[in-house]
Amino acid sequence: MTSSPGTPARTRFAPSPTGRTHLGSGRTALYDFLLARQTGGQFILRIEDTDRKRLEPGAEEELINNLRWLGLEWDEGPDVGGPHSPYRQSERKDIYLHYAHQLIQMGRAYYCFCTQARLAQLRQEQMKRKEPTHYDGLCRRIDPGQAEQRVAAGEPHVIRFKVPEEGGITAHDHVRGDITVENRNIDDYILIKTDGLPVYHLAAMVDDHLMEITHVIRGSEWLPTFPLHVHIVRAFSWDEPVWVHLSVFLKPSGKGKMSKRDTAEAIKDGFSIYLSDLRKMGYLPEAVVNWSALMGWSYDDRTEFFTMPELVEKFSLERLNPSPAAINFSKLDHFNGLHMRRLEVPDLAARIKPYLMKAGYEVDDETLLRVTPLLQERIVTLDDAVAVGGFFFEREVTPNPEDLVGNHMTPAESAEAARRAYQILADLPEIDQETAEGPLRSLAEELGISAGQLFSILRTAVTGRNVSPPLFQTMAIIGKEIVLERLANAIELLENLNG
RNA sequence: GCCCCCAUCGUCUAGAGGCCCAGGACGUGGCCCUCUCAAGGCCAAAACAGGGGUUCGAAUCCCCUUGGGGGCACCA
Repeated sequence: MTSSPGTPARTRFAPSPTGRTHLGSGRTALYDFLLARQTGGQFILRIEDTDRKRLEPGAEEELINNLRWLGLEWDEGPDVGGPHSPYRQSERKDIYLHYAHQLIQMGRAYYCFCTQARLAQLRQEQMKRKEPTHYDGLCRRIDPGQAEQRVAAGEPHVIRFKVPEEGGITAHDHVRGDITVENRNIDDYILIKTDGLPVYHLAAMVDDHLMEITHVIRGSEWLPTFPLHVHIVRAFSWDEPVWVHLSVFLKPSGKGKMSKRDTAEAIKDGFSIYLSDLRKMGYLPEAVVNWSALMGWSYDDRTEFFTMPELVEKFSLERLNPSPAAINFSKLDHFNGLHMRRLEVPDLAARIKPYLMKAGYEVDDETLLRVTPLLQERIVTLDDAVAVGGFFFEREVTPNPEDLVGNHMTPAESAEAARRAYQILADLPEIDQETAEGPLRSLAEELGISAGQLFSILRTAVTGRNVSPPLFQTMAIIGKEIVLERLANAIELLENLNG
């Protein structure tokens, strides 16, 4: 029933392809992956597509892309196959039917012929009487032989699980402990729909058993139907997996879960709960993994930085936290910075490149390689490279003339300072920190201004903005020719400004 | 309304009866470094929801209240 830390775990991530991949799904898949890798077991991807109405084209593909992006490779799945194929539930219809019929034979399930209209009305009446909304068991009382006849005659029907009328059940959640529920509070849930396809409650239990899943890791939205699932598993006398219900994610305020509107707000602020958005925004998969791993799980009282291999080593089911966690996007920024700074320069450069190109810059690798170290400690997301370092890849730069004026200086004084700096720089064989800084500092002194005043004029002239990476390193990369060109242009702007 | 779950700084969390007048991280404020912006370093403010028990002793165990969350589909 429970496996000791050493035994290989078989875990599964079982999403339904009904929409975009959510952060919460990513975290569940991550934990599945970590546990499997840590124990030398297998991580399985199973597509739960039994709801044909809610299916969204492309969702499965998006899902697969997102999981791969996070670095979560699965050992068995619809695309890679495996010993328990198929891994798409819509292709396993007969299997579920077989087990549903077995349940009927055992007296643990029954055919139900109630129409959806009757069920809706029933629910409404129960609500009005402030009673729990449950199936009233009408078809439970039909003679099984008679029911078989009606089914044979082609009457539309579903199959319902027969929950015992008396007693209760104790289900064990690994995170929360025992959860005991009275049977009368558990509905006779539908197992097989009129279309012959199963509902999650049956399909997941059957597949988890057949696929020899040892740990079911899923969201806590399954807690209410958890006792039902245990009933089903026990009805078949199957071994129970370790049940692990993860906490839900709340919106950043901690009040309620992310609504459509909250999601839109987040995107406006440069955040999102969708994996593909996060990727587009320039977050590193390493950071998303590190960040989401820590929502609902902790290692100790001080360690927070983890790489994937470290997580594989340190992850533990025992340190899962049952309480809901509010999403903290600023912490994602923090982790993104940490992981970014840890990357080798060529690696970071390769990741930045697509963002620069998408912004329309022509990027030559040699320059990029020299620019990247300057960007590395300044950008929060890969996309920031465009705003912070775009000017490295432009021929011309267009500073705001006002910004060229030095602090507490007149345009004329600024122009003169720029002219003097131009002469100094023009006489240098090449411009870099060693050759340029000393002479320019002396110039500032001679002009009776601070180095900061002079540098800010040059910065704006050379980069087109008043905030940039360190001046001399920046000029070294840009090169003498273009630096002088931009400086000349700035001097002209200042002279015109003077009027 | 009914069922279930949860409850430590604004947020993520450490804490499994004395090590805690509660530790770390993000964020915030200040200082240092400094050619701007960052990065980095240092410091600060900031929490055991409330009430009853149990105990020599409770953030830690029990109960109640309150608050929050999830679910109540021929969706997952």
